Parts: sequence; C-alpha cells; structure tokens
Amino acid sequence: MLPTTGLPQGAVPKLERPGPLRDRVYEALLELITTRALQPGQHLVESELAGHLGVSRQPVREALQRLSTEGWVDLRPAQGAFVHEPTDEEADQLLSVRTLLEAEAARLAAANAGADAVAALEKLCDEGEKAVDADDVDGAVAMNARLHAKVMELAGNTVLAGLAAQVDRRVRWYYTPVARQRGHRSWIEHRELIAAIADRDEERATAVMRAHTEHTRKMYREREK
Amino acid sequence: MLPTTGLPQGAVPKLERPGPLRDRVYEALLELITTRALQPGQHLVESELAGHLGVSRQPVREALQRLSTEGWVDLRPAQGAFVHEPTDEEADQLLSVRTLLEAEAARLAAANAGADAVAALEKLCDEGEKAVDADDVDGAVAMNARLHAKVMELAGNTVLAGLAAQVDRRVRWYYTPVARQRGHRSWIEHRELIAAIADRDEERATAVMRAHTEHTRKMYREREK
DNA sequence: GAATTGGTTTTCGCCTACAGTCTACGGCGC
DNA sequence: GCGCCGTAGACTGTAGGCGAAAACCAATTC
Repeated sequence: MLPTTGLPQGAVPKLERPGPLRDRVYEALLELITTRALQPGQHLVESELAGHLGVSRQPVREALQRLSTEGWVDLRPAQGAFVHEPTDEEADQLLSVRTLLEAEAARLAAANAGADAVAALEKLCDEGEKAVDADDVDGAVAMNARLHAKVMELAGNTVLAGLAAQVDRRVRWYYTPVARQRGHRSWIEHRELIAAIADRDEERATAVMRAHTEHTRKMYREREK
Repeated sequence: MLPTTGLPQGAVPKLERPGPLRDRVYEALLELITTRALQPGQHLVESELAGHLGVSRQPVREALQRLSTEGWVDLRPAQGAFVHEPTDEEADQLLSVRTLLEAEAARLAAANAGADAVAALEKLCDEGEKAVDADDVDGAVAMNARLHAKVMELAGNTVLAGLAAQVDRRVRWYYTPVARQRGHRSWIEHRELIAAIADRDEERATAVMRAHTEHTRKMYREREK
C-alpha cells in the first residue's frame, strides 16, 4: 500500500504539469499542418515559429526534428524545414501499407477479442453512425479513428500499433478532404468487420478489413484524376 | 543538360561535407547502442556524451530525440535518456511485424522484379554464403541485411521500406547474439526466395519469406528459455 | 531500526549569442 | 543587352550559460 495518507487515490488532481515545452510545440505544429494552416511545401523558419509561439528556437528545433522523422516535414541541411509535399505515388504507397497493417490488426483482434471487446466496438460504431446521420463530418472522422484504434488495441501488438498510428494519421491528412464522400458505406463495412471479429473468424476479419481500406484507397485514386 | 563544364558527373567528389553534426552524433550513438557498448537501461548523460564526442550538448540532444522516436532510447521527462530495454514480449511483437512487412515486400518484389534484379540478388547471396563459409559472422549478418534491403528496394514502396528499415535494425539488435546459430539454413531459404521472385510467383515469394522470418522468430523464442 | 526530512549535487530544459552557409540582388565587365 | 561576380541579408548550426526539477545522501526523530 503506497498511500499512507488517509486521502483517497484520485483526490489530489496530480497537479496539472505543463509538460515538456517541446511536446507542446510538436502538438501545435502538427495541428497547424494537419489543418492546412501550414501548407505543403511551405518554408518553416525557426525564429518565426518561435516568436509566434512565444518560445525560444530550441524547443521548435526539437519539435521539427521529431516531425521530420515521422515524415511530416522535410529537413534540408542548412536550409531549414519544409512542410512535406505528399505525392500521389506516396499517398498510394501509404494507403497500401495501411491496408497491410490494419488487416493484420483485424486478424489479431479476431483471434483475441472477447464479448466485452465486441460490445465496445459496437458502441463506437453506433456513435459513428449517429455522427454520419447528423452530417457531423469531423465527428464521424474522429469516431472512425477511434474505432480503428480500438481494433488495433485489441490486436495487442504495441509495435504494430505504433506503426499504424503514424501511418493512419498521415493517411487521414491526405484523406480528410475526401472523407465527406464516404459516409454510410464505410460504417456498413465496419459492422461486417465487427461481426467477423465477434465470430473469431480471422480469415474473414482480415478480408473485410482489407476490402474496407482498399475501398478508401480506390476512392482516393479516383479523386486524383 | 546541367553540367556545362566538360567534366564527367562523378569527377568532382561532391566536396566531402561533414554534414550536420547531429547526424554524425546519431550514427555514433546508434553504433554504441547496437554494439552493446551502451547497455540497455543505462542512463545517458548529455554532458557526458557531449564531452566524450567532443561536441556541445545541443547536437547530442537532437540525436537523442531522434533515437527516442525510433525506439532506441526512452526519454523520460526531466530525467534524461535511457537505453531502451527490450522485453521478450516486445521482441516477439517486433519479429511478427517484421514478418508481415518482409512478406509483403517479397510479394511486391516478385511482382516487379526483372532478370537483372534477380542477378543482383544472386550475387548478394553468393557473397553471403561465402561469408558464412569463412565463419565471418559480422560479414554474413551485413550481407543478410543487404539482401533483405535489396528485396525491399525491388518492392518499390518507399513507405514500406522506411518502416521495415527501422524494424529490421532493431530486430537485428536483439537478434545478433543468436545470429551465429543460424548459418547455412538461412541462406538456403534465401535461395528459395530468389527462385520464387525469379518465377514472378507472388504467392510463393510471400510464403517463403514468411517461413524464413518466422523461422528466425522461433529461434529467438527458443533462446529465451 | 525504519521512516522522514532537510540540504546538496547532479542533470535536464530552455534561452541567448556567435559563427558558418546558402540565397538573392545589384553592380560590373563583356 | 546578357552573363558573371561580389556583397549583403537571412537563416541555420553550434556553443555556452542560467534557472529549476529530480535524485541522492546523511542527519534526525519516532
């Protein structure tokens, strides 16, 4: 028993710590990039960002460094950081990798999932469909992300989850503009996926997820033209 | 035509630029980690490393930052960097992800490969076997890496290649101690893989690569006990 | 003897300053 | 008028320094 004080565990609100500045800068920049406030190809000047965010250059540099390794910005030596410009080819490759990772996650989820897990998935699906019916695009996209994240969690492979999280976020960056077009159909497929997971049918879960992600990929390709 | 000088393209050796210091620090630290000079769990003190490498703390910080995002070190806030301690579970997950990525790469390679590509693979395989015969473990491991990298290159998916490169390097970190045990058998499997690629047989290439990487995974598991 | 508390030291997080390098622009020669 | 060179500006790369938080250790109290 750790707490020798008579206080209950959650009584002390953990003393909201701001957390490392570099992380907050990272989050801020990522937000600016994903919302297109910083456009692809744009030159990111360290001192400018630092001044704008009210911090020094150092945290900005570290944030840019991290964004670089995750593929959000390109760091050209002695020239600075530029917001990454996604090519159509790269987007397609990213989507195909996503298909691979998500399909595997679906398979593992089907192998591991219990009744309570399935219930949780159903709940997420309900909310997602509700958002679609209400024309709440942002909400639907968010629920979609949470659903996929939940499947990934059920897969129980943290390494896989880490890679998928990166890929997914970038995919969503490219994909958000076309998300609007893909409403109900997507959630019907989600239902099929959950059914397959509930049946513990690894083969079918893999196939459904593959079809699902490939579907969005095809939609992206058609949009390119 | 860019070169208006009459000089051939490669004549000027690009004026050997030292390149960003942080990258060299990164390479140096990665070398130290993979060679076990810095042991898992060890606390990495910035000023210590900086002094040892003859640079300031800043490049060291940036290198550690990058190593952190790639999973080599754990960056605990306000505490510093610690060499990542791989758990058995994590190693297993990493190996399973590797299987997934490499199998897909093999499939794509089989779909794309031409005669010259197959020849290049054969050449790498020859050298690898030569290294094994000479009991040159480090050389064999290196050739193994280059062979897999070549397959990945043939797959033609840079995103996939990027992920696989990270995973592979970490796998090799865990795996190096047991590499010695897995000599000839591994290279026989390589031959089978190349044959499948030469036949443009995607199914078989996938299966062979999957068996190959799963084989090393099993070997690792047995070693755990 | 065990737990706590206070001070001390180490180390990180961030800021500021300086040097090197690349880019852009204006003047000069052809 | 056209192209080259030199200079000025801006930005990045690196170094050093200060304040603060965490870990460590010893003295003290129960």
